Amino acid sequence: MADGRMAQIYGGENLLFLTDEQLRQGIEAMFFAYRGFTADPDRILADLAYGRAHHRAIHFINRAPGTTVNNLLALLGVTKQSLNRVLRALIADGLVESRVGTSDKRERHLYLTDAGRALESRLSDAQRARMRSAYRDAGPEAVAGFRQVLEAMMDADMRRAYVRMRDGAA
Amino acid sequence: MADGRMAQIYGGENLLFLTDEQLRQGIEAMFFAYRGFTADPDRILADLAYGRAHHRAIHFINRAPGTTVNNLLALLGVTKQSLNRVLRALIADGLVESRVGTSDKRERHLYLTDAGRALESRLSDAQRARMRSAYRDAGPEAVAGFRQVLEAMMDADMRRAYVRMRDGAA
DNA sequence: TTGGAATGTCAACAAGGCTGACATATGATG
DNA sequence: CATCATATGTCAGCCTTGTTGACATTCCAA
Repeated sequence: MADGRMAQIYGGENLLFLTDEQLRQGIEAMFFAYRGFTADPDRILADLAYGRAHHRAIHFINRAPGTTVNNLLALLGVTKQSLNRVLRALIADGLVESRVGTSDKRERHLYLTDAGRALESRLSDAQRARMRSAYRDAGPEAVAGFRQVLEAMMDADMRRAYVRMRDGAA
Repeated sequence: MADGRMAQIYGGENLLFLTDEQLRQGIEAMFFAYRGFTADPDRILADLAYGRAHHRAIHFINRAPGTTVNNLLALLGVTKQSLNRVLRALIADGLVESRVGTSDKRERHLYLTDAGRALESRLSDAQRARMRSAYRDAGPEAVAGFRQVLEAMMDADMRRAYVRMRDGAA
């Protein structure tokens, strides 16, 4: 696809010409925005000798309490060795509790402890404040569009996981 | 900020209630979408023994040919040692050319070689295809909103760099 | 001439990915 | 019951990419 090519999008009354330049701008916006997106939690985590991997685990355990290790692996898209290293630290530090499954005793079900929930709140508050501020600056119609494009950008299996989680939670 | 709190956004005729739950969904959408966003270039890079760091350097050198190392450092937000390792590999492999500055000979100006441009195209084509597809699925109004929210999510200095680059390029 | 800026480079280290191999406990199935 | 598959944990080793600190070089500018 050589530079200069265009794609057209028809939508209602609007007609959008998508030049390569516009697509590049979207790519760069995504890159810079993701930095902002992670910046606040990163600062908090740095003081605690944790990283983004710990944040992600905490986030999804909070999101789906009692989730199994396998389920978490699928969501995070990492190997079990990588996740295990993170979980071991969180369990040792008393932020996560691992309970043997009742129906299937091979499974470990993961829960945040009170301390885990406290850290989750700190991280989540910071990240939501940024998200809320961005939403407010951009306005409600922009928010709907933002969500639509993000969803369309996911791989199919991630979109399925995302939608399931979105609709499953209150 | 406890769970259950709401923020309100007023925009035109619309009124959007931003529950913590909605903000969390936005956070998760961002996480999963970023994975999709990087997935295609990552696959290409894996075959070449390069990583995302190389991609980012190639991207911005292509974007602003003749940029200095310092300028690139500011855009990428990494240390010079980290960038230098990446640049050294790219220069050794003949993808990037480093020219001593004419007015200030301390500066190195960076350019893609023909081979570098070829790889840039491969990576960019893949990433733009994903972006174009997402834009097409979501529609033109969604795209405008997407860009607005992303921009509002950036740190102030990154937003400045982004806008400068966006408006500077054709 | 001297100080500071821009750059490059070396060493060491850490986080967090990966693969491969292996152990254990348990469920499921013939 | 025997066997195979599944879920998990763990060890060892490797890679990329980030970090700090130290130091050399080059060269502009006061």
